[in-house]
Amino acid sequence: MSEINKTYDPKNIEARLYNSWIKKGLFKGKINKNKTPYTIVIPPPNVTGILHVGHVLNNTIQDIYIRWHKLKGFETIWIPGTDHASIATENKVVAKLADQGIKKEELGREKFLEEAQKWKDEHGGIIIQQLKKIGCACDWERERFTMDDMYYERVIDTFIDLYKKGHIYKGYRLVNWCPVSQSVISDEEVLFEEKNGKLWYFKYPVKDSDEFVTIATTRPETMFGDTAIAIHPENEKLKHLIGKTAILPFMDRELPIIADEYADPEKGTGAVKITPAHDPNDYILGKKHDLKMITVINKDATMNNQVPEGFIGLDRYVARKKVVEKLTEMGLVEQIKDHVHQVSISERGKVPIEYLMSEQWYLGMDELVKPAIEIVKQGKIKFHPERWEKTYYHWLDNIQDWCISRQLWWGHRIPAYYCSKPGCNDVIMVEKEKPSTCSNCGKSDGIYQDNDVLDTWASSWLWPFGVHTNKEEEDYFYPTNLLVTAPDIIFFWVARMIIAGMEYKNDIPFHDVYFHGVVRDEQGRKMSKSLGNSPDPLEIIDEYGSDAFRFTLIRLTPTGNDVLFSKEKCDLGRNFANKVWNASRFLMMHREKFDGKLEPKIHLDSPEDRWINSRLQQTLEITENKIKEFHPNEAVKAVYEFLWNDLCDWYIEMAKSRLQSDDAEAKRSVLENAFYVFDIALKLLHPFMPFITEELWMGIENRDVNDSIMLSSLPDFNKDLVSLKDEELMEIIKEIISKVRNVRAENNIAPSKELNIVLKSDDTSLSHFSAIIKFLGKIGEIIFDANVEAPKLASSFVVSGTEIFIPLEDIIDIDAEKEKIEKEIKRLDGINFGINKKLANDQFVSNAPEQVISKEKDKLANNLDAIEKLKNSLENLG
RNA sequence: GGGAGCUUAGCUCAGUUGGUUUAGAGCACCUGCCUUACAAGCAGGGGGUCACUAGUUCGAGCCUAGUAGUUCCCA
Repeated sequence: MSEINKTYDPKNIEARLYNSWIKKGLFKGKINKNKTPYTIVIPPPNVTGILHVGHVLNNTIQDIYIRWHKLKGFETIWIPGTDHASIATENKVVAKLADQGIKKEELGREKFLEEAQKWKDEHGGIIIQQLKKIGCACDWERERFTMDDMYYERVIDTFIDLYKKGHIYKGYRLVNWCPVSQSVISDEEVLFEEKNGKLWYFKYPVKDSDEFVTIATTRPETMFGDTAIAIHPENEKLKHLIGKTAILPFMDRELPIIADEYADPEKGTGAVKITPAHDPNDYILGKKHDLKMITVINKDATMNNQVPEGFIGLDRYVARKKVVEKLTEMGLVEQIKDHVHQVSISERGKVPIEYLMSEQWYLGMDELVKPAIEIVKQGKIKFHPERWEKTYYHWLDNIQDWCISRQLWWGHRIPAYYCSKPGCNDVIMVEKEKPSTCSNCGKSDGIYQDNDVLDTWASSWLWPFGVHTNKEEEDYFYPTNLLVTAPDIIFFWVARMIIAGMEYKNDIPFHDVYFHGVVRDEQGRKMSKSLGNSPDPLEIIDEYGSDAFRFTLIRLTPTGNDVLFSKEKCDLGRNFANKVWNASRFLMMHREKFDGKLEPKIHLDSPEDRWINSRLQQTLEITENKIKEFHPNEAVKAVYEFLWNDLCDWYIEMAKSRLQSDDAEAKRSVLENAFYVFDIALKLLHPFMPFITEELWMGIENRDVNDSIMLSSLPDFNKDLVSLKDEELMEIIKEIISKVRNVRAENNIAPSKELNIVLKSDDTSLSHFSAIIKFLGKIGEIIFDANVEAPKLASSFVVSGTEIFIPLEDIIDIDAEKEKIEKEIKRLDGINFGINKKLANDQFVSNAPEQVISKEKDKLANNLDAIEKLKNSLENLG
């Protein structure tokens, strides 16, 4: 056995095993009417993405659930894929072309899409290869892309269907415009950042008077689009101005001064300028008061020709500076204050967005959301942790119509057609193929398609069923069982998938949604490129192995909470992998030495065998429950504790005493039982650490090369194997051994020096452990005698009513020993004081359940007995 | 401004429907060990006013209210 390494080295193992799984087709799911399907669809990563630690967490959780259910006999399938990430991908391709000095408009739509496709083929989908490194059991033959032909068609069909049902319409409204992406973006893609800015106070003259009305603004350049001024109707200082007219400087435009409660008298000057075409709040006011909407900014964030000469074509920030300069010259600037305010930033372009009036396609949500709300309320879809339901309802209850068009080329092109002939301006034809003739004029040569594509989420919301390419499989695998995701896309994706599922399948898209937290660095900061605090997962895998990485991440991530992670923490997983590796080595070495054949087989002859099997069953139950309750961190903790604390620290250590003996049958039973327990423990661990468990499971029994732990099955919890009696007994034995070790350590007795001990007991269940106690406590002689006279000059302690003495004639420190016993007596007295107080309380005795009372009484009696014995020992010491 | 979390050992976290004593684990720390699977290990040890205040209760880390700090989401 010397050829097995002393330390586990995952390097040469993981890739080999992953390839073997692929070769054996173990990740493939197929229709199997004899089995219950268990389905997960991957939250499709952005095709431009590369793996970060957050992905590892997300996908490891999914892998755990897939592998667990496979071992539990389900027909599992995990369908992978990527989404086309309209804006992100287009930005990358545009940037690449810009490096070559090419503009996308020069290239034209068709050529540009070819470039984009080329880019996707070359650089896209790296993340898919990376997922294989972490062991994901995805059915790779079913890898999907949101722009695959079948999927594309489904997206287009859905648009047409929703349009025909009257849910989709075109509207002219204020939108979030990203000047970098040159496209509208959704509310969810607008981030608010606190910025230090200025608040400028401008004086607008009041018509036919010497008065001025002062307004405060954070965006001077939008003043050219002002169409009113609002004042709170109860603003005592300013309400005399309501109904009058102000004159907009530069433009000489007349601005009605209107009454509206929106103008907070406490804020700014109490009077606000209204720019309906450039501010969402002003837009609402503009609608309410029927104000003119004047657009003064272009789509590239420069000033348009609705502004005075000298400002036209200036960048918005240059224009801002110039407005302030000119107004200062004109004596119309009252003051300038420093001001902290929220700036709306485009998540895509990373610059402040513009609010612009624009015509876009909208999906009406009012009707569609109703079933989506209802189904969650009915508990048909469960969120874990449950609290996310509140967020979900809040969003759906306040939902706005969804702007689904984007001014991009990479994506699903909107299947709407127009006719350029005179008089056909209002004609919209929504068809799968280009109509041959105009529905209005009947001519065919003026027909052209809408230039815009759909929001990416308007394609990926079909993902849970759109990934299927045949009806039979769709029926078998839909609904999916579990969606694993971070809460930041609850609106983008989770809610919309539920809406799409209800509308198109009349069924939920998934039964459970598990929301995990965010991976942060050790200081709790979000991982980001600019901070450089984001470790590369591939480096971690290289250094620690995928198993260790996965284990560490899962073990440390509290349910639904953020995890503070660092590469160094992977020691935890690496050490554990090594522990399991060596436990296996130990068993293999002893099997090799054993004369005869051994097979993994349960043995329940001795109490420690019953104990380890009882513990194994308890672990099976806890792990399964924690998996079902979506606490993978606690599930893996239970497995870890069983393997390390129960199996390695105690069972294997105890087994050594039998393995040293000459009794072949004793050796056989302990080894066979150990192999039996270890086999199941490996299966329990497999979902969390797939590689090492496969390697050991295959090696330990010299299995057929075509076999795999993935094809084995994890037994159900068997209550009959639980023995609380043996667990209690083992606790006593463990405590005796620990106390003996403690005496040795406290008295500085060398490990090599054997001690003798005396147990004042003739309980055979204890004396059965004689050899084990000797072995683990390094005891020379052990005397069991209920009537023994307490030896003088001995260290002593009481475990569960049994007195144990360790004679220490020449080395005992009597004072220290006395002090220790007195401390113990004091401790027990303290506890008894509390118990007596409780028992003397009539309220307690009459209200507490009998069980609790008798427990207290037992405790008291046991403590009194122990105190009695300890006092005797004290006397003995003189 | 509205909502949701979190606050337990130096650090990261467990702690079930309130009732195992004087609240646990891992890491870190201290001491002793290369004991024949494992020094990526073994054994032993120290370390906590459960954020604060009040309340409910015979009994509160757990339930209720408030306060403080902190994180996130929405406007």
